[in-house]
Amino acid sequence: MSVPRLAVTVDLVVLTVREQRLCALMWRRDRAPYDEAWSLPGGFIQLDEDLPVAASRLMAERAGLADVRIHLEQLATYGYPDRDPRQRVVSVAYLGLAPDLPASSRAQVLWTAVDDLIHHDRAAFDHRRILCDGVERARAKLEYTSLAAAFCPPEFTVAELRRVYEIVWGTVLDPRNFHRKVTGADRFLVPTERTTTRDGGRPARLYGRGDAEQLRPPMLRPPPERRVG
Amino acid sequence: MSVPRLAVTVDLVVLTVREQRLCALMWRRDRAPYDEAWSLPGGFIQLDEDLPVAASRLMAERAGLADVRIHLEQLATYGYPDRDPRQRVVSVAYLGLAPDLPASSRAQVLWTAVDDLIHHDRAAFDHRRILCDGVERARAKLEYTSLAAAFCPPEFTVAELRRVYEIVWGTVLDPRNFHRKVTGADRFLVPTERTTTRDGGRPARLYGRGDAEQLRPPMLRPPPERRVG
DNA sequence: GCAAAAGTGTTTCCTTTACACCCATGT
DNA sequence: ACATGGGTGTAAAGGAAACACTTTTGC
Repeated sequence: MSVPRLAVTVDLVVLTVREQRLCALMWRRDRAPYDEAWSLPGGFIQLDEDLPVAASRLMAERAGLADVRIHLEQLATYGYPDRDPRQRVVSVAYLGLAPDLPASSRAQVLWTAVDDLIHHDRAAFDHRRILCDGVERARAKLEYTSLAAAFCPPEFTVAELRRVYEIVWGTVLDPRNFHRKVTGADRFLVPTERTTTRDGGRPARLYGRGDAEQLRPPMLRPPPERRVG
Repeated sequence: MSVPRLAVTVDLVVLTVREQRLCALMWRRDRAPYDEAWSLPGGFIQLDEDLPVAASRLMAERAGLADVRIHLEQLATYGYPDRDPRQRVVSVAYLGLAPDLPASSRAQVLWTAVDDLIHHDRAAFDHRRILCDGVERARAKLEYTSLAAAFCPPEFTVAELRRVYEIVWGTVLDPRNFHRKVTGADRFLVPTERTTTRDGGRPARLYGRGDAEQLRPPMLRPPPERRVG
C-alpha cells in the first residue's frame, strides 16, 4: 500500500515576561489565509533536519532569537486534517522560555501579551489552542522545576524571580516565604557576591541559575480563590 | 519554494501491570529492517485522520485493544532523519495505560516486561528511547495525577492500587500511609458497598475510579535510596 | 488458634503559611 | 527622616513518615 506523505512544520511558542505581563512572540501574517492575524513563528522542516534542529533554526530565522541560551522543549504535535485550509499540515510545537530580550528587528515579529491573544482570539489557524497549551505547560512546570529562572537574565534577584511566578501564575506570593523556599532549594540558585538596588530599597543579592532541573518538594500554585489578574 | 513531504506514523507505548511487572505491548517484527526485534505497535496515519483517531485505530488494529476505556495521551514526536533506514519518518508517540487485559489474539503482539526490553535493548528503530520516555512519563504522572487507577480494573482495592505504584516506581510504600493518602484525596476513589478477599486476609473495600485528574498535594516518589528492584 | 492482610490511632518530623520585625539602601 | 523593598524569626497549621495496634477474614 502507498504511504501518505504530509507537510510537517515546527511552530514556536516563545514566552517571556515583559512589562509585568506574560508575552508570546507572534508573527503578524500578511497574506491569506488569516491575513493580518497573529500566528506563531514557524516553518516547514527540511528533509535532513532533526526536529530540535529545525526548532532552533526557526527560532533564529523566524523569531529573530539566534541566542542558544533559550530553553526549548517539545510541547505537542497537532495534526487534525483541516487545521490549515490549504493542505494537510502536521505541526510539532516547541515551547521556548526566554528572558526579556529585545524583540526581533522585523516589524512583523512582536512580543504580544498572552492575555490579549487568548481573550480576543486574533490568532491564525489553531494557534490559540497551541499557545494555551504552551502557557499551561509553563505554568505547570514552574511548580516542580527550576524553569522560572529561564525567564530571568543571567543574574537576577529573588524578587525578580518571584515576579516571574506571580505574572505567569497570576497570583500574589508572600515575598518572605518565597525567598526561603527558593534559596533553600538545592541547586536552584547560585549566589553571587554582587547585589543590586535596581528594584529600589535595600540591596538585593544577585543569583545565577543553578544546575538543578527539579524542584522537590514542588512549589504548588495557590488555590484559585487567591488568584489575581 | 517546494514543501517537503514526509511519512508520518503513530507509535503506541501501551503499558500495563502484569504479574508484578510493568509491561509494554510489543510487536514482534518479521521482516527487515530489525527482523525479529521488538517494535512498538504503530502505523502510518491516513490522510483524513486526526492524530488521536489514528492512535485509537491503531490501538484496535495493531495492538488488539479495541476497548475505549484505555487512557491515551500524546507522548512526544520523534523525527530525526535516519531513525528509519528506509525513508524519513516522523513518528508521533502516544502513551496508553491499560489494566491487565488479555493480550491480543495475535501471536505477534505480546506483553513484555519493560525492564527486559530496556536492559537487553532488543527494540527496533529508536523504540527503546520512546519506550523509556513513556515509562518516565507514567512514573512522573503517578505522582501528581490519579492515573494509577488506569492500570486497575473497574473495581479495585487500595492494596491493588498501591501495588501499581510500587511496581511502576520500583519502590515499597507503607500500606497504612498510602491508604490514608488515597482514600483522603478528593474524588480519586469512589467507594462501593462491596468488599473482596481475593488478596487474602481481612476483606478489603472495593473502589471505582473517581473523576479527579489531579492529585494535590502530590504523592512524591521516595528518594532513590529506598528503591527496590 | 493462627496467619494474613485491612484499616485506625498516634507521635514525630518537616513543610508551608502567616505575619512581626529588623536591615540597608535612595531620596 | 522616611519610604521602599530585602531578608530573618517565629509560631501555628497541615501533611508525611514511622510504627503500634485492632479488625476481619481463610485455613
